[in-house]
Amino acid sequence: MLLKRRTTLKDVAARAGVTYQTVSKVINGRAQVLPETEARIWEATRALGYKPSHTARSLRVQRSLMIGYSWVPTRPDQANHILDMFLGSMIEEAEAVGYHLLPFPYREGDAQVNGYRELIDSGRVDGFVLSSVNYDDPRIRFLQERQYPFVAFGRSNPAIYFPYVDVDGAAGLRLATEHLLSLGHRRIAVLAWPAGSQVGDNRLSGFLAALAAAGVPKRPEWMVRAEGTFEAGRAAAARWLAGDPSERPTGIVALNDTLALGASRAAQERGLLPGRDLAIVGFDDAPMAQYVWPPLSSVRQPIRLAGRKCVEVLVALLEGRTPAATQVLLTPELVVRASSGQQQI
Amino acid sequence: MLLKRRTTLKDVAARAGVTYQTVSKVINGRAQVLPETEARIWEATRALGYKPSHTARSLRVQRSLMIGYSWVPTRPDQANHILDMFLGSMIEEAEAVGYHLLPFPYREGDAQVNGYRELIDSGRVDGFVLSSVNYDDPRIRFLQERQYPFVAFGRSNPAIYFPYVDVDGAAGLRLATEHLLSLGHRRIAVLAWPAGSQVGDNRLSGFLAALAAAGVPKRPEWMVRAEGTFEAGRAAAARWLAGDPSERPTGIVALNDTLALGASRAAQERGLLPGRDLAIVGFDDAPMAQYVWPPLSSVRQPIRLAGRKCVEVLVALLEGRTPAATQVLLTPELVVRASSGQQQI
DNA sequence: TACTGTCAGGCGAACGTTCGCGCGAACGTT
DNA sequence: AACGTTCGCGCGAACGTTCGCCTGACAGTA
Repeated sequence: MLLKRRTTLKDVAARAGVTYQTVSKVINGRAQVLPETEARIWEATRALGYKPSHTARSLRVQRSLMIGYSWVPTRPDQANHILDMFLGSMIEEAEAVGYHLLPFPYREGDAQVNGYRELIDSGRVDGFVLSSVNYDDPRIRFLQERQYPFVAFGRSNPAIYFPYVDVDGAAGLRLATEHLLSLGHRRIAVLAWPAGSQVGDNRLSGFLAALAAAGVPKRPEWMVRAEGTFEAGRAAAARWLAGDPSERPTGIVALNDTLALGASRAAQERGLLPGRDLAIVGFDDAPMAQYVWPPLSSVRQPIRLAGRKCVEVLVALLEGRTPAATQVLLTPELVVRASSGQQQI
Repeated sequence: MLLKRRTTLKDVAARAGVTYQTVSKVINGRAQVLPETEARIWEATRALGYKPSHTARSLRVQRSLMIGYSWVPTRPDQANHILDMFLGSMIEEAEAVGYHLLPFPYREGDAQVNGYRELIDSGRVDGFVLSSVNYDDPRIRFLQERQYPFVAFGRSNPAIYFPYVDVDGAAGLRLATEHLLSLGHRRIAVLAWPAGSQVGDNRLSGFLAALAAAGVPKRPEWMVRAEGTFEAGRAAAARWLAGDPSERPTGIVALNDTLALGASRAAQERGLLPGRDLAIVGFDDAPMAQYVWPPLSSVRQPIRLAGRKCVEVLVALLEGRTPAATQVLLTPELVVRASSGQQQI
């Protein structure tokens, strides 16, 4: 497809009767020019529809004004209901401060770091936003070695310092647990993830803290660590609920909604209705939480805020400003629906 | 943050004992060089970890190798479970052919086109992928006027020609309807969207075609056009199911899963179990379809394939090759679950 | 020997910016 | 009247590539 040549500084300059360097100055606000010259120049840029070439500018100033971002794809049967909001908010915030996002493919294992390396070496991005970070994340190590700026969405080993934005998962589970405690529940079980995940451990700690604060002893058999799947939640809850009614859990909190929905299903398979016969609280507030029966109480993360903060902190770093805080912890909120029995069902 | 200077062609050239232009030739495969010189050059690029500067190359060849993409954000309570797959597949395909995606914020109304214009004028992208296209889409008109390359994910007015990739929604609803017909259903209702949406009209036409082909007369009162929300589906189904049992619909197809789930709820509120007492089929195969009770039969779109195709066609256009086809129609598949009564529940 | 052809690689220019100086004219100061 | 000081703008260079043309050496032919 043949395109007419783009309009450049020189075109504008010719029309305004100055040299192109002067136009550049005016456009960048570093001008010492007569008001009337400036007016002519602006008039010319408008008339010609001139926009500076990002590529040329970027070459000259040796900065790409781009932020690299890659995410681990979810399994086909699961939804990443967060991506829309997270990406969207990052893109908006970035554009507002003159940046753009460069999404790049996720790669498995050792190859993962190569994706980051290539973008650095080819000068395509000025920094990165990481997500799905975990303990000993190889990307963090690599970027710190190369001294390349990044912000992580999520925390890693407490011992290493790096800029991050995270949602306080412990606070979230504390909220969920305290909710059940306040409704009078004392026999509360938890559906957790396998040990070794930063997010999982963190959320679980909130559950334990809430129990401890209320003086309710924890019962190891009521803490299941399994894959975060529907079936895992269903199986664990089925076991719990098979016990003596006066001795089984009356409340269940889960580290994500899928687990919680599995538990809800298990309960209903035994003829127990969540919200009436037991209470269930999930985490993530996936959109389906409101459409299932009974609607699922859940913990909602301020995702859009997180996305904005990630970009805000990173850009501050890139521009050499010291950000207000380089480690940001956001507080989630509890969304109470019928499954935890607060509302009539 | 201070970065060490990037390594450039000149660094490589110095190490290999040639001029930088020669290195450039070797790297781009346009070289007439002695095998041993070439070897030295490759060795040097590896040793120095050289990657060509994308910015400089892009300035020189006057192409950004970027594809613009913007999507309309979903309401906070709804999920865009497709975005992950669609974006991911586009990014992968793009990278494989040397391109990257540039996501940019969606804007409302007249401002929408400005986002596209700015990217064109600043030379940031070589072309666009559009999604959520509808009749009389202003972006299509604009891009055609500017003669800027694009591929639409979705169709628009039949009268105007442009390259697109789309999922055959009519075929999808035909699949769903024929499924119910084959199970013996003759009284089938449909939950559709308000008229005027290309996607909605197209899907609905598949329903009507299937009925006609089976010689089943359509009943206007069993065709509701409403917002695609849970409540709308629930309300419409509640009205239908309130009628005389021998005269009410025994099957319901919906243009999306949210409507279908609303219908499923309405049924259960009347003590009717989908899959036993009536059959329900949705569209989109949202992840929640498998977690609700009873699991929802639904039509699944080949989203990853669509993403890849969009990029493939666009890049062919950009490189001046004539793509195999500039209008691609993909066929969805039916995923049968308990709600349509095929399986035991 | 002189002429032609090929091979390997050098050379200059250009892509569209930004940036630091430089320079003449107008103005004010001694 | 001679001399600084601003003001307003121009000038040259540089960012890291790619591209077409040029050239020097060598070999083959007449």
